[in-house]
Amino acid sequence: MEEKTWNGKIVFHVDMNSFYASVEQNHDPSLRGRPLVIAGNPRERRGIVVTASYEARKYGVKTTMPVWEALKKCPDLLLRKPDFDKYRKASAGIFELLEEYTDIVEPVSIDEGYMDVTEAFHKRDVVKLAEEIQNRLQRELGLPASIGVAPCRFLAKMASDMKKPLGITVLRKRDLPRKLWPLPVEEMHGIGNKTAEKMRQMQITTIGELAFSPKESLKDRFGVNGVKLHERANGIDPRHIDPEAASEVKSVGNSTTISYDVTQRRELLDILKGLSSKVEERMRRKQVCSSNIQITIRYKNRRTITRSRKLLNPLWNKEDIYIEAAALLDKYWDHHPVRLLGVTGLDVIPIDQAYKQLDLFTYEQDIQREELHRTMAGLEEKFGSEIISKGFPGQSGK
DNA sequence: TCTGGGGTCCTAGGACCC
DNA sequence: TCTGGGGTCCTAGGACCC
Repeated sequence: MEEKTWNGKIVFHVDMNSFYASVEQNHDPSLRGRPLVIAGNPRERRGIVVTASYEARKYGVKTTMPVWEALKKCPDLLLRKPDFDKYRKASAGIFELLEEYTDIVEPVSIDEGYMDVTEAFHKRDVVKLAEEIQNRLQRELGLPASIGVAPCRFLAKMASDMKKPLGITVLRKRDLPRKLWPLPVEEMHGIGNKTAEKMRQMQITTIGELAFSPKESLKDRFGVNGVKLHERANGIDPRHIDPEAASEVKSVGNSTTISYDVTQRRELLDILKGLSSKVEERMRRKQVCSSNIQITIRYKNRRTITRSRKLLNPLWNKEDIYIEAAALLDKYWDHHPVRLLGVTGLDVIPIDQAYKQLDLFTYEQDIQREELHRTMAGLEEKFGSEIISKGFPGQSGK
């Protein structure tokens, strides 16, 4: 590759193929070459396909398909529950390997990430480099990946999607008319069903038509996002690769779809208790706390609401999280049957920062609040749970 | 037999303050 | 006697992604 081809940045997007299924097939050789699906609740009524191996995809099995439907398409389908500890370990191995080549590696999820190889490799053949990385991921970790090579994030992302599995796709600016613009607009990263439908109404059906649409009309219809999409369709994307981006968590949540629809308050509270405890666990692992607790309620008819409350002091233990969550449930649940409940800590901050923010005054409030909690727990024990159904006097700034 | 669970970012309205 | 113009914070929902 001549140097003038790459007069700007060189970005790789590394995207693992059927990641969860590949990891499972590595661990258990009997799964190799077989149609395999990783599913949330295999055999349960509401399980869906999280990842399908390529062997399963041949039968038409796809991500997000209900398990019962996948089994109908492929009766010999093998099912496994997701094992995130396993996947996290595999993921760490991948990013360690990528970081051998440059420090500018940004994980965007457990199985994909960007690399900026401009500085480290601008004088070398970057396609050879991509091949080397792909081969090593396969040989050393047993994990297939597709790699997109481009002058910016967006194009690298689109490129890695163009050939799967085990693809390497170069997408330079001059390739846009041939490789990007003919694609239907819904294949563009950042455009989902809703936006695609609105664009169809504007006679925009391909990425090329988006690229040549007047910027003003896109801005009127889609706001700042319209301008961004227009720029990206033209190969313009100024976002840098930021190795720190992934560590800046903003929320930590847990939710569960119940296999039947729940109408009993006591039962919902029990579920909230379990979710609160999981949120505590995950916040502790990430060493963060939250000053804004949110619950999610999905009703039988799939209508979903979220209710949240900002707190004066950050929380980090399950009892406090539960009390906030329960108060929100009692205040906002309309007594219709519930199929999903969730608890999320929003506005999370690192726990060491929170300690710094706690001055003596709020510390004293904390003590008082703890006493109040104990009192309430005692009352609940004595008189049953209805006593707190009127809502709990929490720690809001009101 | 319909449709999980983890997130991020953006928008918009209301409250409140000056 | 009929009603300003910002600015910020909070909340809820929507769209999207993996």
